[in-house]
Amino acid sequence: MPLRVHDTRRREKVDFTTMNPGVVNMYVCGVTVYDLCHLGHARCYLAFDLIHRWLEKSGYDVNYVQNFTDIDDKIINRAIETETDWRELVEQNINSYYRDMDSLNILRADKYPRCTDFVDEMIDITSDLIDKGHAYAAEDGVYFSVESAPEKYGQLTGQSIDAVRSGAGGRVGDSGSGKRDHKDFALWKSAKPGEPTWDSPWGEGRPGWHIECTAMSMDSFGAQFDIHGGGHDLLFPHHEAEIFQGECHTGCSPVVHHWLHNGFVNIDGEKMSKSLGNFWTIRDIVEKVDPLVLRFSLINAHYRSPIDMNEQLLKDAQKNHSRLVDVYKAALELMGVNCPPLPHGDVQSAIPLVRSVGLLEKMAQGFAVAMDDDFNSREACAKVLGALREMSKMLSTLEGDDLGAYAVHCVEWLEDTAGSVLGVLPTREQVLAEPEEDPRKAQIADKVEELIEQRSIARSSKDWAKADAIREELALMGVVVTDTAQGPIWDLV
RNA sequence: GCACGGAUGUCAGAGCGGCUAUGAGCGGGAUUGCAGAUCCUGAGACCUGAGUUCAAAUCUCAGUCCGUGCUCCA
Repeated sequence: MPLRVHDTRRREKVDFTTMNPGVVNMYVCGVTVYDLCHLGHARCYLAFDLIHRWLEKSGYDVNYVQNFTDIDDKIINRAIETETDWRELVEQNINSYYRDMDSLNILRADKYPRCTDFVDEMIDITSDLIDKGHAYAAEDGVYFSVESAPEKYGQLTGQSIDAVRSGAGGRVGDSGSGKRDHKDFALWKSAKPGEPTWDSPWGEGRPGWHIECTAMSMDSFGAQFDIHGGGHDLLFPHHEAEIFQGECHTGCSPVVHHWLHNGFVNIDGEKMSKSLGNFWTIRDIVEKVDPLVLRFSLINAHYRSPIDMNEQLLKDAQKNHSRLVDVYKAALELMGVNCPPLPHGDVQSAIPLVRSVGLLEKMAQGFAVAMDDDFNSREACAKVLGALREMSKMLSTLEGDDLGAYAVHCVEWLEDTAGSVLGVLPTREQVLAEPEEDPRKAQIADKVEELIEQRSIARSSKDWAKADAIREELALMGVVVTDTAQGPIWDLV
């Protein structure tokens, strides 16, 4: 089953191919580091983390490059507002980025180039584009002339240049910029007073936004590469601009073989935006829920679909994730040593163990098929959840060596799917570690133990009214009691 | 206006020509004094209209509604 991916430019699922056999060069647009990362960033880098992981699982050697945009209007403005040196602001936010993404179990890219390290390259490309007649210097900077390569227009958005021409109107003059045409975009911006600047053939200034990705992807991969990713919103104009710049500069086309774009995050049905006040940072959420639960909730939709984040979604994810961890934990605790190997699986078998092993194999195949189908993590999650039910049932019915061997199989199965691919499994150590005692628990432990003892006495004499009354009393203290085969256990709500 | 993407049970969300996921919620059952957890099981859906086909949620056409982009944005 070959890997198929949805390519934005071709607008359909295509067989995934690479320029060099076995190697994938992947560039994903990174963040502009002027603030903390929000849920939208999480979704984006999570999507490409899954893609990264699955490509590696499929045997590719992945070179994953993700940039930081470390100079930009927003950074300059924020630095002024907060009276911080812009370099310091950048460092802070890059550190936050790593911390947030690490918490979500997002594997690091191989390289994180920063655009300020590539100003010379951007100047070279810009000069070359001027020489080739694709760009021109104006009063306030250098612009790319979109009309110089009209055949490249609209490859990602499907807009025809004629449609845009006819609808253009007289907006150009109003903007006050030196653009000759409103479709043109800046390659170099002349310095304004007080801004960080670099020297260039066109005077002091700084690079335009779009050119940085061209410079950095070229630096890592050359004129063409396999995957370019980013948020849906970058389609236009950012990625369109990259096609213009890159292809006009190098003469190679297409610059990108597979364009992958992730969908957006809505909050309670509305677009997440600062003006609506429904802006969730990763840090905010991770304070309330386990980061792996957040991760689970976000991969529980296809990466291209919009996702609506809300309490219910997190609650569902919480529940499913607990099931996953519970089964994993049970399997870890039941793992046998030196057990005889499991029989070969056969879904038709009348022997439960044989049948179950067969079912798990089938679900593992289904998992792979799902991931091969444009990284369908939702479907892949469904396979894992299906497997959990099967495992849970078998782990409570098998005995002896069968149980030990089956538990080992479950552990491996889960680590191979939910673990290394989906990245939602905690480590073995985390799962088996005794939970850290909440200091509040210690304070009330004696009182609680005493009440539970009374309740046990009441229960053994079938005084249900009294038993329930004690449970009520405990509930008022914020304590929940659960009766298990090993006796009652308690915890804070 | 132009472009792109959607419309699937109560909700979330896969499938994209024949076999109707998955989860939450709800109904029944097992276990339990009850609750919780777990397992078994049930009900319940493919926006509208037309067409293609032996067969359509799945393909084609038309329509309706929704989202997003066309300005910085993951």
